[in-house]
Amino acid sequence: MARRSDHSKEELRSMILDAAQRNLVQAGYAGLTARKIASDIDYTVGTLYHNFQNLDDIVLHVNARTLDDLYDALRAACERHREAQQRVMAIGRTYIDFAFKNRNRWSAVYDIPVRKETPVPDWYRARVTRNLEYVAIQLAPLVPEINPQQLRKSAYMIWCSVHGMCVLSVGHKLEVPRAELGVLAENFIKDYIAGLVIRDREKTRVVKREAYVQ
Amino acid sequence: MARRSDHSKEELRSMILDAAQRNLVQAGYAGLTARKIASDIDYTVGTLYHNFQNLDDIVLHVNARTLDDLYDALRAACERHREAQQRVMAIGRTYIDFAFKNRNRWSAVYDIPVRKETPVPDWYRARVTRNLEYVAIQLAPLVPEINPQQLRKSAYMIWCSVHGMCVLSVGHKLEVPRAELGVLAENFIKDYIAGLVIRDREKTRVVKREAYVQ
DNA sequence: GTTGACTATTGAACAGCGTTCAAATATATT
DNA sequence: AATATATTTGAACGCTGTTCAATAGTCAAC
Repeated sequence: MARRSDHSKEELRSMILDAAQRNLVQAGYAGLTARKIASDIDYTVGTLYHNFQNLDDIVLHVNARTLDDLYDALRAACERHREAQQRVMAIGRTYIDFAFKNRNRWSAVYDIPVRKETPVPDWYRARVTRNLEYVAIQLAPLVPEINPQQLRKSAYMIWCSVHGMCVLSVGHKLEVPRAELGVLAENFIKDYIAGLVIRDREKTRVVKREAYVQ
Repeated sequence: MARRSDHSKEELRSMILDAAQRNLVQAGYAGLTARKIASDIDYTVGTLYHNFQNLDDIVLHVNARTLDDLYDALRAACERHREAQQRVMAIGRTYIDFAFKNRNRWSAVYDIPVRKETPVPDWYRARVTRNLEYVAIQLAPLVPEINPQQLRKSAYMIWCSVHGMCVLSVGHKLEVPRAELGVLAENFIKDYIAGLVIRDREKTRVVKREAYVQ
């Protein structure tokens, strides 16, 4: 059976990832099995373990793709708007749409366990960070007086909030009608930004007053 | 071996739940096994299945307890403050503390799969709802002109946001130093409420203007 | 062309899992 | 004491991720 040169190492790796992704989409993280992936590409389980550390390592690589796709979706959505607030709102809506359209793939990003003994590789961490950074970039023009640290924190909160909505809804833990989720997120972002802007304006006044005193 | 009258049906059920909770605390949802629970109470697996539908049914009952404990914690925290905003902020901080102090138990509430063919029982759904309702009750005085529907939505967003922070942090998906999480949540709640209050005040003005016209 | 080194691939084996259910045992009733 | 009923057992089933000796295809050297 051994067909040593049918596929290069790289071909084989991406065949495995493709099959894993298909199975993930179909059966979810819990339903994904090594034997199914292997039989999908007409190899046996052993081959998987010669190309990846274990099953979760395979899922991690699929998750990296998912995070890339999410990033692309967020970018595309933002570029359809000119105003900063509309852009941040689009991020919220797009994240929700992405999570629901790609339930199982999206869930796998959060279902995969993170163990301390197996630290998250840098190439993966970079993809996570990139998404959050993108929110911060879009948020920045709305709060011009904010410092970078506070900006990051605000972007983080928006991310957490929209993510929280998705986790609870996709997982059927605290359901809200799917159709309402989008406007809910948009209104939330509007209100939160309104609150942020107040603090930001106060800062402006303080800065101006200080300048005046001097 | 059979010891039919050693324990009543009710005793046995709570022994199983106690053992399940101990194992859950120790090993987490993924590490919980029927055989461990059984051997912990000196019974065999079969007995578990005569008292509960399956392993997830056991976890569901443990989760109900967890939700009760969370509710108690939120209440206790709120009662330590007089101002409404301080109370809502306390809810945020307390939720985070609870999630971190009871990682595995708290995670299990969200790790357990919800299947359409096995709908969530009413006694469980009631506990979920009660927590969210409590947030709404504490939030209400801050936005007096809001309608009940909007109030629920705002409470829902606060819940989602704080939950999102916990999910991402406890699961090591988007980590922020544990010590910062509390103030982060508090500042977030402050800002979001500030934004909500703006909308609420606008409503007041509109209402007053209408009254003036008439 | 044959040999030998190398390496990709196999698939049986292992220890574990949730779940089932006939058999065994203990209690209650007649 | 005999029968009926309820509780408990534990082996069995089919599944899981993972390992690793054995197999088999490839290639370089002679």
